[in-house]
Amino acid sequence: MDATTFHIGAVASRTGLSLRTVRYYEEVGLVRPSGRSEGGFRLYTESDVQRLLLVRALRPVEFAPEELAELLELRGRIELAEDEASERSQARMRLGDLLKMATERLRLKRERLIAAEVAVELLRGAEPRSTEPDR
Amino acid sequence: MDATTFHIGAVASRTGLSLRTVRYYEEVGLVRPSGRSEGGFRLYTESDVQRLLLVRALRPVEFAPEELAELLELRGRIELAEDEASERSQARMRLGDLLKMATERLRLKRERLIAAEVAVELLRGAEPRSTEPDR
DNA sequence: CCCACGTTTACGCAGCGTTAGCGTAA
DNA sequence: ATTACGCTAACGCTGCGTAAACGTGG
Repeated sequence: MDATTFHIGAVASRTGLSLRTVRYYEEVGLVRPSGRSEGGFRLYTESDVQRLLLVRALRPVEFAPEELAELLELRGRIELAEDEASERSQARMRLGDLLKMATERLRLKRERLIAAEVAVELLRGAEPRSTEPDR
Repeated sequence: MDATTFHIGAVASRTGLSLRTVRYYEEVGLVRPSGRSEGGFRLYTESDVQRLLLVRALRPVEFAPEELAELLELRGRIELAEDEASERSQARMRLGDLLKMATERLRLKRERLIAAEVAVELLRGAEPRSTEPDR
């Protein structure tokens, strides 16, 4: 296996997250570094970094930390051969539900975003003339 | 003029905002009710409601309250005949800057939203098979 | 081997903006 | 039933400060 690890700084610059945010994701149980150095420095594996990138990408979904953590864990579990087939299919179902929820939230967000874009365009366009017809 | 006014409850249900949120917008100086009843109830005019709807629509921009308040005020000022032409054009310029900022923020948000949508699709599609080729 | 240095990291406290919920009173 | 007001908390960060760890040069 590949035991290459990264310090938090390298991870932060690779993911575009701040040090503080990377630590925060650990604090709320989303991404735990696979190890620590003797002195206590966080050591991240490539897989940890991938997980961080996924968390970052999913930010707009605004999952609660536990929900997102569950999603990440399910994702890992389905791929594991240790689990019984029944557990895997159960995990797949739950994951499906979570993804459905995510899709729905993103749809709502997209609607709001469009509304905001329209409003800004409107403000831009209505600059010179008032909403009043004339007087 | 039309002196029809609404209590906060009517305003909330018309705008889809909660009572608490409507009060909050007042607290931070965004939308002040045009009056109060003798007993102290907030009285909103139609124009107040329009302002609330605009604030609501612009939520995704995530302006700081002062910035958004400035935008709203500039918008009003440009339409006022009282101001000098020079002041109006100055207001228009500042408003233009704010709108540009808003557009930029929305663009960024749209990018992130798309990235999230892609990530969710990916998770959905990659359900059965892992990202790892094999091992 | 040891010291001095600068960089990187750890940890904790506090704050932000935007609500949501509670309790009490009018 | 509706409203007023004020307190507290939550979320996802972000910054601050102090202290410790690390790597390099002498």
